Amino acid sequence: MDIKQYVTDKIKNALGSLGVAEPSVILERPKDTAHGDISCNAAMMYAKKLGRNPKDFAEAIIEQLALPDEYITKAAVAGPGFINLFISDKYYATKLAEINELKGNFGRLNENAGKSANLEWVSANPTGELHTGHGRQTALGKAIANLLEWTGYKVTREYYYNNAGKQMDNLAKSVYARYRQIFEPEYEFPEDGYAGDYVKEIAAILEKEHGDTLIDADDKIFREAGENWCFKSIRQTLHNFGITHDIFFNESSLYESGKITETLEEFKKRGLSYEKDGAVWLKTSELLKNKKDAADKVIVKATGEPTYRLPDMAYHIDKVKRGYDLIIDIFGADHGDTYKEVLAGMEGLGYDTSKIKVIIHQMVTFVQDGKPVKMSKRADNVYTLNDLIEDIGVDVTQFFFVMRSANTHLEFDIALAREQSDKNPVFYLQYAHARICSILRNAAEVFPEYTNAGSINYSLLSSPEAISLMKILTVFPETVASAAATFEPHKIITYLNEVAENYHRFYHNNRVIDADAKELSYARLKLCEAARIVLKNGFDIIGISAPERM
RNA sequence: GCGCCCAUAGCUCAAUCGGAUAGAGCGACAGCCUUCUAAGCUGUAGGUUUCAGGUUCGAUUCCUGAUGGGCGUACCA
Repeated sequence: MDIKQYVTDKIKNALGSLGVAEPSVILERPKDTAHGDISCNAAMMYAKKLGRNPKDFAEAIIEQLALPDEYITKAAVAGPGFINLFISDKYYATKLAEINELKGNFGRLNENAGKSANLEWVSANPTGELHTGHGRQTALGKAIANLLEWTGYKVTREYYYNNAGKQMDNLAKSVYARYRQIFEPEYEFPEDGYAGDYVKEIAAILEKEHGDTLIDADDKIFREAGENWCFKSIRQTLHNFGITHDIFFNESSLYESGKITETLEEFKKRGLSYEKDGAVWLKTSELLKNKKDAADKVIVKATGEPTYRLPDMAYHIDKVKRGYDLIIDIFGADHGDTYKEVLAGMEGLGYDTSKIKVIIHQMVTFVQDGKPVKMSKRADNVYTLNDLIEDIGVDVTQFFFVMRSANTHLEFDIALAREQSDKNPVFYLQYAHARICSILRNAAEVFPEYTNAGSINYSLLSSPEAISLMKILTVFPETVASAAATFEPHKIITYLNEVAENYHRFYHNNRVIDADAKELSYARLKLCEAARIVLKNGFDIIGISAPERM
């Protein structure tokens, strides 16, 4: 039973019989409960076309609805012509039973069942550890992948990396220099080398295993040692974060399979590229939709090496060819312009880019006591993502990065995140869950036969707090749908806050376990269970844990 | 200069496809624990939604312009 569908159909019929051809009906949840459970603006939308007064027209629509019926108790016209509908408690009781039956599946949708999605994110090259700058997209991707799965997508989590090219030579040189410095402290470190302390760790491992026998060794061993160490570190951090990628896509495989040259040849054939100053240029000034100030871009340098754009295009062509129904990339705002060139290039080659969705998140500032802080435990001034997790915990890290809309700049209040108290918004939600678990444990002792209870008298849930909680719980699937439609997991958090708030209020005003009122206790316990289910399912999407005790 | 993102309470942010009296948390102030977790609850104060126009039954939301901020504007990725 889907109440929105039910109401939509009813109003459509009413409009039809009042002379509106093919009406479209938009329903909303009013912010103010005095305005009912569902409101509709159809009267205002169509009154003008029909030359009628919106309020009168609304009355006419209501008359056609033939109320009350099983699910709608009454309707009223309000304001400039809103039709406000009041839903029966019976509907909510049915819904409550449904939540308790579906449990971990309540809120899972099938709107994208049978479809596949590919989400690519993190994608740092193996030249260092993940640092806090990677945190936002790491956390966002984790939540968005979950969100997509909840709407029915089969999700492939992908990581794109490059272990070839100049940056790896640089890493090799850096590791070598640190290794050499163990024996000759005055040996010069390359100016553009990787200054992080982790390079010293890698060098120390090599020294431990090989002593000084590598002084004249080839770059290769240093490169491999560096890459292996970095990748291990990245994977470890992701593992600590609770993230598992299905595919690690290596950029160099695009060279080996000939896809880079293929793409390049195709540009030449279509006259979309030309040579100048020894380099190959792509006519991005023509391909980009916004031609203002757009310049052509180099895709193959004079040295013969492609710039990142060419493999990026080959990579996305590969993803398109793999046949996903949805392809998502997550980038920080510092990469905000480049994807347009990549998409424009692909379109120039005739590929359909409509399935590619690029999520750009704005940058993060770490703030303490109202001032921006450089977070670092070490001399090299790098605060790794792992340091952050160890400092404030995975749940808090995940929550703070996801709790705000991605397209606004994020201030990460590190002092607040460290706070193990009521000030911390994560705990507010988790506390509600723990509180319910505690009650359920107590209930098992007071009412040992509760779990086998037969029918529950839901009509006993008549207090304002209980009804309000029931109503908010039933909206969870809609919230999942709306958060997924815009790829905005923070909407789940906003919603869960409302759930927790309603639960705490219910708890405060309604004693759940009362040995002298078994029937009422059972009904309230069912409500508690439903609230726990919704909180838990929401936590699953955001990617935080649901503690049973705090 | 140009492009993208942003501007809402003292602070950090929400606000359903353009909806009704713009909401939370923190901070401030005042209350509530011999009863299921006080990491909780209740109340008070706090707003010309940066500014100026436009579109319409209705604008925080859409359009134009201004101001202020972030990011980018490489033969780096």
